[in-house]
Amino acid sequence: MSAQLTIGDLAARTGLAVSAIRFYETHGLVHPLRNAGGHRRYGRADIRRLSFVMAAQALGFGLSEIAAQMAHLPAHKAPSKSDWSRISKGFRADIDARIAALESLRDRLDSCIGCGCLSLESCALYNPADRAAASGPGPRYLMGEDPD
Amino acid sequence: MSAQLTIGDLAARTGLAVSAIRFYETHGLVHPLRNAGGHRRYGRADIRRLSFVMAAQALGFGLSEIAAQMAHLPAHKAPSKSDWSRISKGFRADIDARIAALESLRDRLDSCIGCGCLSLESCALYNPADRAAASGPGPRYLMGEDPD
DNA sequence: GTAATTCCTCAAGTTCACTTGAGATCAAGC
DNA sequence: GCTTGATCTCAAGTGAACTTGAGGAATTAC
Repeated sequence: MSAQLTIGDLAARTGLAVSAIRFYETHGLVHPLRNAGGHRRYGRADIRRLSFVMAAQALGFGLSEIAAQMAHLPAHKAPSKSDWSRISKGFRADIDARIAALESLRDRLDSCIGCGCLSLESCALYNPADRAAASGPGPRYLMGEDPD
Repeated sequence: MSAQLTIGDLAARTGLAVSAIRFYETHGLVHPLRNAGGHRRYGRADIRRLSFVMAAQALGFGLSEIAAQMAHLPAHKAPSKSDWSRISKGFRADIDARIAALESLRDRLDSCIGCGCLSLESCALYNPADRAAASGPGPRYLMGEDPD
Protein backbone atom coordinates (compact mmCIF):
# COMPACT_ATOMS: atom_id res chain seq x y z
CA MET A 1 0.00 0.00 0.00
CA SER A 2 0.84 3.71 -0.16
CA ALA A 3 2.64 3.27 -3.45
CA GLN A 4 4.22 6.51 -4.49
CA LEU A 5 2.66 8.30 -7.42
CA THR A 6 4.49 10.19 -10.12
CA ILE A 7 3.20 13.56 -11.22
CA GLY A 8 1.85 11.90 -14.33
CA ASP A 9 -0.07 9.38 -12.27
CA LEU A 10 -1.52 12.14 -10.17
CA ALA A 11 -2.49 14.08 -13.26
CA ALA A 12 -4.26 11.01 -14.63
CA ARG A 13 -6.08 10.43 -11.35
CA THR A 14 -7.22 14.00 -10.83
CA GLY A 15 -7.73 15.13 -14.40
CA LEU A 16 -5.41 18.06 -13.82
CA ALA A 17 -2.58 18.94 -16.17
CA VAL A 18 0.91 18.11 -15.03
CA SER A 19 1.81 21.76 -15.34
CA ALA A 20 -1.10 22.72 -13.11
CA ILE A 21 0.06 20.35 -10.38
CA ARG A 22 3.52 21.82 -10.47
CA PHE A 23 1.98 25.26 -10.38
CA TYR A 24 -0.06 24.33 -7.33
CA GLU A 25 3.09 23.20 -5.62
CA THR A 26 4.61 26.66 -6.03
CA HIS A 27 1.53 27.95 -4.23
CA GLY A 28 1.85 25.54 -1.37
CA LEU A 29 -1.10 23.33 -2.21
CA VAL A 30 0.89 20.09 -2.41
CA HIS A 31 4.24 19.13 -0.94
CA PRO A 32 5.64 16.19 -2.87
CA LEU A 33 8.80 14.37 -1.85
CA ARG A 34 11.61 13.81 -4.32
CA ASN A 35 13.23 10.57 -5.37
CA ALA A 36 16.95 10.10 -5.98
CA GLY A 37 16.67 11.52 -9.48
CA GLY A 38 14.86 14.65 -8.34
CA HIS A 39 11.44 13.55 -9.57
CA ARG A 40 8.36 14.35 -7.51
CA ARG A 41 6.72 11.52 -5.59
CA TYR A 42 3.19 11.91 -4.29
CA GLY A 43 1.15 9.95 -1.80
CA ARG A 44 -2.42 8.84 -2.27
CA ALA A 45 -3.55 11.59 0.09
CA ASP A 46 -2.53 14.11 -2.52
CA ILE A 47 -5.30 12.92 -4.79
CA ARG A 48 -7.76 14.07 -2.19
CA ARG A 49 -5.93 17.29 -1.56
CA LEU A 50 -6.14 18.18 -5.22
CA SER A 51 -9.76 17.14 -5.40
CA PHE A 52 -10.38 19.53 -2.58
CA VAL A 53 -8.62 22.27 -4.50
CA MET A 54 -10.78 21.64 -7.54
CA ALA A 55 -13.97 21.63 -5.53
CA ALA A 56 -13.05 24.82 -3.73
CA GLN A 57 -12.18 26.48 -6.99
CA ALA A 58 -15.54 25.57 -8.39
CA LEU A 59 -17.05 27.42 -5.45
CA GLY A 60 -15.09 30.47 -6.48
CA PHE A 61 -12.28 30.46 -3.93
CA GLY A 62 -8.93 31.72 -5.08
CA LEU A 63 -5.84 29.59 -4.72
CA SER A 64 -4.50 31.68 -1.86
CA GLU A 65 -7.69 31.21 0.12
CA ILE A 66 -7.62 27.50 -0.56
CA ALA A 67 -4.01 27.32 0.50
CA ALA A 68 -4.95 29.01 3.76
CA GLN A 69 -7.59 26.38 4.45
CA MET A 70 -5.25 23.58 3.48
CA ALA A 71 -2.56 24.87 5.80
CA HIS A 72 -4.56 23.33 8.62
CA LEU A 73 -4.42 19.90 7.03
CA PRO A 74 -1.52 17.50 7.53
CA ALA A 75 0.93 17.89 4.66
CA HIS A 76 1.68 14.29 3.87
CA LYS A 77 -1.22 12.42 5.38
CA ALA A 78 -4.83 12.07 4.47
CA PRO A 79 -6.96 14.57 6.39
CA SER A 80 -8.77 13.09 9.36
CA LYS A 81 -12.50 12.84 9.44
CA SER A 82 -12.73 15.86 11.73
CA ASP A 83 -10.43 17.91 9.51
CA TRP A 84 -12.62 17.18 6.60
CA SER A 85 -15.81 17.71 8.48
CA ARG A 86 -14.78 21.17 9.63
CA ILE A 87 -13.86 22.27 6.14
CA SER A 88 -16.95 20.72 4.60
CA LYS A 89 -19.14 22.63 7.01
CA GLY A 90 -17.43 25.83 5.97
CA PHE A 91 -18.28 24.95 2.40
CA ARG A 92 -21.82 24.23 3.30
CA ALA A 93 -22.22 27.60 5.01
CA ASP A 94 -20.79 29.32 2.00
CA ILE A 95 -23.06 27.51 -0.40
CA ASP A 96 -26.07 28.39 1.74
CA ALA A 97 -25.09 32.04 1.71
CA ARG A 98 -24.72 32.06 -2.02
CA ILE A 99 -28.05 30.38 -2.55
CA ALA A 100 -29.73 32.95 -0.31
CA ALA A 101 -28.11 35.82 -2.19
CA LEU A 102 -29.17 34.43 -5.53
CA GLU A 103 -32.73 33.92 -4.33
CA SER A 104 -32.86 37.47 -3.12
CA LEU A 105 -31.56 38.67 -6.46
CA ARG A 106 -34.09 36.53 -8.27
CA ASP A 107 -36.98 37.93 -6.28
CA ARG A 108 -35.90 41.45 -6.95
CA LEU A 109 -35.35 40.72 -10.58
CA ASP A 110 -38.92 39.48 -10.83
CA SER A 111 -40.20 42.90 -9.90
CA CYS A 112 -37.83 44.36 -12.46
CA ILE A 113 -39.31 42.28 -15.22
CA GLY A 114 -42.74 43.52 -14.26
CA CYS A 115 -41.84 47.17 -14.10
CA GLY A 116 -39.76 47.28 -17.25
CA CYS A 117 -37.03 48.67 -15.08
CA LEU A 118 -37.56 52.22 -16.18
CA SER A 119 -36.69 53.50 -12.77
CA LEU A 120 -33.04 53.08 -12.14
CA GLU A 121 -33.20 54.01 -8.48
CA SER A 122 -35.51 51.13 -7.65
CA CYS A 123 -33.94 48.59 -9.95
CA ALA A 124 -32.91 45.46 -8.13
CA LEU A 125 -30.07 44.86 -10.51
CA TYR A 126 -28.59 48.23 -9.82
CA ASN A 127 -27.87 47.65 -6.19
CA PRO A 128 -24.22 47.45 -5.23
CA ALA A 129 -24.88 45.61 -1.97
CA ASP A 130 -26.82 42.93 -3.75
CA ARG A 131 -24.25 42.55 -6.40
CA ALA A 132 -21.54 42.06 -3.84
CA ALA A 133 -23.62 39.55 -1.92
CA ALA A 134 -24.75 37.64 -4.96
CA SER A 135 -21.36 36.34 -5.82
CA GLY A 136 -20.28 35.60 -2.29
CA PRO A 137 -16.68 34.49 -2.21
CA GLY A 138 -16.85 34.15 -5.95
CA PRO A 139 -15.07 36.09 -8.63
CA ARG A 140 -14.18 39.06 -6.48
CA TYR A 141 -11.96 40.64 -9.02
CA LEU A 142 -14.93 41.04 -11.29
CA MET A 143 -16.47 43.49 -8.92
CA GLY A 144 -13.87 46.09 -8.14
CA GLU A 145 -13.03 47.01 -4.63
CA ASP A 146 -15.74 48.73 -2.65
CA PRO A 147 -19.07 49.85 -4.07
CA ASP A 148 -18.15 53.07 -2.25
CA MET B 1 -33.72 67.07 -21.02
CA SER B 2 -31.21 64.53 -22.25
CA ALA B 3 -28.29 66.62 -21.09
CA GLN B 4 -25.08 65.11 -22.31
CA LEU B 5 -22.82 63.53 -19.73
CA THR B 6 -19.06 63.65 -19.69
CA ILE B 7 -17.14 60.50 -18.97
CA GLY B 8 -16.45 61.84 -15.50
CA ASP B 9 -20.16 62.38 -14.89
CA LEU B 10 -20.89 58.85 -16.00
CA ALA B 11 -18.17 57.49 -13.77
CA ALA B 12 -19.66 59.35 -10.81
CA ARG B 13 -23.14 58.07 -11.61
CA THR B 14 -22.19 54.45 -12.09
CA GLY B 15 -19.33 54.11 -9.66
CA LEU B 16 -17.08 52.87 -12.42
CA ALA B 17 -13.61 54.24 -13.03
CA VAL B 18 -13.18 56.51 -16.02
CA SER B 19 -10.61 54.11 -17.39
CA ALA B 20 -13.07 51.24 -17.10
CA ILE B 21 -15.67 53.13 -19.11
CA ARG B 22 -13.17 53.82 -21.86
CA PHE B 23 -12.16 50.18 -21.74
CA TYR B 24 -15.77 49.12 -22.13
CA GLU B 25 -16.04 51.33 -25.18
CA THR B 26 -13.22 49.43 -26.85
CA HIS B 27 -15.28 46.31 -26.24
CA GLY B 28 -18.41 47.74 -27.78
CA LEU B 29 -20.39 48.14 -24.58
CA VAL B 30 -20.99 51.86 -24.97
CA HIS B 31 -20.94 54.08 -28.03
CA PRO B 32 -20.46 57.70 -26.94
CA LEU B 33 -20.61 60.62 -29.32
CA ARG B 34 -17.85 63.19 -29.45
CA ASN B 35 -18.04 66.94 -28.99
CA ALA B 36 -16.11 69.50 -31.04
CA GLY B 37 -13.00 69.03 -28.92
CA GLY B 38 -13.03 65.25 -29.25
CA HIS B 39 -14.36 64.56 -25.78
CA ARG B 40 -16.86 61.76 -25.22
CA ARG B 41 -20.48 62.68 -24.61
CA TYR B 42 -22.88 60.16 -23.15
CA GLY B 43 -26.63 60.05 -22.90
CA ARG B 44 -28.61 59.16 -19.82
CA ALA B 45 -29.36 55.76 -21.35
CA ASP B 46 -25.72 54.90 -20.96
CA ILE B 47 -26.08 54.90 -17.20
CA ARG B 48 -28.50 52.05 -17.55
CA ARG B 49 -26.37 50.27 -20.10
CA LEU B 50 -23.43 50.31 -17.74
CA SER B 51 -25.61 49.26 -14.83
CA PHE B 52 -26.63 46.33 -16.93
CA VAL B 53 -23.01 45.51 -17.57
CA MET B 54 -22.25 45.56 -13.86
CA ALA B 55 -25.21 43.40 -12.99
CA ALA B 56 -24.36 40.88 -15.67
CA GLN B 57 -20.78 40.78 -14.50
CA ALA B 58 -21.93 40.06 -10.99
CA LEU B 59 -23.73 37.07 -12.41
CA GLY B 60 -20.47 35.91 -13.88
CA PHE B 61 -20.89 36.78 -17.52
CA GLY B 62 -17.80 37.83 -19.40
CA LEU B 63 -17.66 41.13 -21.23
CA SER B 64 -17.90 39.47 -24.62
CA GLU B 65 -21.07 37.66 -23.63
CA ILE B 66 -22.52 40.86 -22.28
CA ALA B 67 -21.58 42.69 -25.44
CA ALA B 68 -23.41 40.04 -27.44
CA GLN B 69 -26.58 40.59 -25.42
CA MET B 70 -26.23 44.34 -25.64
CA ALA B 71 -25.86 44.20 -29.39
CA HIS B 72 -29.61 43.71 -29.53
CA LEU B 73 -30.25 46.92 -27.66
CA PRO B 74 -30.46 50.30 -29.36
CA ALA B 75 -27.08 51.98 -29.20
CA HIS B 76 -28.05 55.50 -28.22
CA LYS B 77 -31.49 55.09 -26.77
CA ALA B 78 -32.79 53.61 -23.57
CA PRO B 79 -33.89 50.01 -24.08
CA SER B 80 -37.61 49.52 -24.49
CA LYS B 81 -39.64 47.66 -21.94
CA SER B 82 -39.68 44.58 -24.13
CA ASP B 83 -35.95 44.71 -24.72
CA TRP B 84 -35.38 44.79 -21.03
CA SER B 85 -37.96 42.19 -20.28
CA ARG B 86 -36.40 39.70 -22.65
CA ILE B 87 -32.95 40.12 -21.18
CA SER B 88 -34.23 40.07 -17.64
CA LYS B 89 -35.92 36.78 -18.27
CA GLY B 90 -32.67 35.36 -19.52
CA PHE B 91 -31.08 36.48 -16.29
CA ARG B 92 -33.83 34.92 -14.30
CA ALA B 93 -33.38 31.59 -16.03
CA ASP B 94 -29.69 31.70 -15.40
CA ILE B 95 -30.13 32.52 -11.74
CA ASP B 96 -32.58 29.66 -11.38
CA ALA B 97 -30.12 27.25 -12.93
CA ARG B 98 -27.35 28.37 -10.65
CA ILE B 99 -29.52 28.05 -7.57
CA ALA B 100 -30.48 24.52 -8.59
CA ALA B 101 -26.87 23.56 -9.13
CA LEU B 102 -25.82 24.94 -5.78
CA GLU B 103 -28.67 23.14 -4.03
CA SER B 104 -27.61 19.91 -5.65
CA LEU B 105 -24.05 20.47 -4.55
CA ARG B 106 -25.19 21.27 -1.04
CA ASP B 107 -27.21 18.10 -0.76
CA ARG B 108 -24.33 16.00 -1.91
CA LEU B 109 -21.96 17.80 0.36
CA ASP B 110 -24.18 16.92 3.31
CA SER B 111 -23.58 13.26 2.71
CA CYS B 112 -19.87 14.02 2.45
CA ILE B 113 -19.84 15.58 5.88
CA GLY B 114 -21.48 12.50 7.27
CA CYS B 115 -19.20 10.01 5.61
CA GLY B 116 -15.96 11.81 6.31
CA CYS B 117 -15.40 11.59 2.61
CA LEU B 118 -13.00 8.73 2.82
CA SER B 119 -14.22 7.34 -0.44
CA LEU B 120 -13.09 9.49 -3.29
CA GLU B 121 -15.22 7.75 -5.87
CA SER B 122 -18.44 8.60 -4.13
CA CYS B 123 -17.49 12.07 -2.99
CA ALA B 124 -19.94 14.68 -4.14
CA LEU B 125 -17.27 17.31 -4.35
CA TYR B 126 -15.23 15.25 -6.71
CA ASN B 127 -17.67 15.24 -9.54
CA PRO B 128 -16.65 17.17 -12.62
CA ALA B 129 -20.19 17.48 -13.94
CA ASP B 130 -21.38 19.04 -10.72
CA ARG B 131 -18.49 21.36 -10.56
CA ALA B 132 -19.21 22.60 -14.03
CA ALA B 133 -22.88 23.05 -13.31
CA ALA B 134 -22.38 24.76 -9.99
CA SER B 135 -20.85 27.84 -11.44
CA GLY B 136 -23.15 28.09 -14.43
CA PRO B 137 -22.02 30.83 -16.75
CA GLY B 138 -19.72 31.98 -14.00
CA PRO B 139 -15.98 32.06 -13.82
CA ARG B 140 -15.40 29.55 -16.58
CA TYR B 141 -11.70 30.12 -16.74
CA LEU B 142 -11.44 28.83 -13.23
CA MET B 143 -12.49 25.43 -14.41
CA GLY B 144 -10.42 24.57 -17.41
CA GLU B 145 -12.00 23.46 -20.60
CA ASP B 146 -13.73 20.11 -20.57
CA PRO B 147 -13.70 17.72 -17.65
CA ASP B 148 -12.97 15.29 -20.47
C1' DG C 1 -7.00 85.25 -19.61
C1' DT C 2 -4.79 82.13 -17.14
C1' DA C 3 -4.59 78.30 -13.88
C1' DA C 4 -6.53 74.12 -12.52
C1' DT C 5 -9.18 70.35 -13.95
C1' DT C 6 -10.66 67.07 -16.98
C1' DC C 7 -10.11 64.80 -20.88
C1' DC C 8 -7.55 62.72 -24.94
C1' DT C 9 -4.58 58.58 -26.93
C1' DC C 10 -1.51 54.96 -26.69
C1' DA C 11 1.52 51.78 -24.53
C1' DA C 12 2.63 49.11 -20.91
C1' DG C 13 1.81 47.09 -16.35
C1' DT C 14 -1.19 44.08 -13.01
C1' DT C 15 -3.45 39.81 -11.09
C1' DC C 16 -5.05 35.18 -11.48
C1' DA C 17 -4.47 30.71 -12.97
C1' DC C 18 -2.36 28.50 -15.74
C1' DT C 19 0.08 26.81 -20.35
C1' DT C 20 3.89 26.53 -23.56
C1' DG C 21 8.53 26.07 -24.92
C1' DA C 22 13.49 25.31 -24.52
C1' DG C 23 17.02 22.63 -23.17
C1' DA C 24 18.44 18.98 -20.23
C1' DT C 25 18.03 14.87 -17.22
C1' DC C 26 15.83 10.57 -15.51
C1' DA C 27 13.37 6.11 -15.89
C1' DA C 28 11.69 2.08 -18.32
C1' DG C 29 10.91 -1.19 -22.06
C1' DC C 30 13.02 -4.38 -24.97
C1' DG D 1 22.59 -0.52 -23.53
C1' DC D 2 19.96 2.32 -25.90
C1' DT D 3 15.97 4.58 -27.29
C1' DT D 4 11.61 6.38 -26.02
C1' DG D 5 8.93 8.75 -22.99
C1' DA D 6 8.36 11.09 -18.64
C1' DT D 7 10.15 14.48 -15.85
C1' DC D 8 13.08 18.40 -14.50
C1' DT D 9 13.77 23.85 -14.25
C1' DC D 10 13.04 28.32 -15.67
C1' DA D 11 11.31 31.93 -18.55
C1' DA D 12 7.85 33.68 -21.08
C1' DG D 13 3.15 33.72 -23.02
C1' DT D 14 -2.20 33.79 -22.44
C1' DG D 15 -6.67 36.03 -21.56
C1' DA D 16 -9.76 38.57 -18.82
C1' DA D 17 -10.53 42.97 -17.01
C1' DC D 18 -8.72 46.64 -15.98
C1' DT D 19 -5.20 50.37 -14.16
C1' DT D 20 -1.29 53.41 -14.59
C1' DG D 21 1.64 56.58 -16.80
C1' DA D 22 3.32 59.75 -20.35
C1' DG D 23 2.63 63.58 -23.00
C1' DG D 24 -0.62 66.73 -24.66
C1' DA D 25 -5.09 69.19 -25.66
C1' DA D 26 -9.80 70.85 -24.19
C1' DT D 27 -12.81 72.73 -20.62
C1' DT D 28 -14.05 75.13 -16.48
C1' DA D 29 -13.50 78.17 -12.68
C1' DC D 30 -12.23 82.55 -11.12
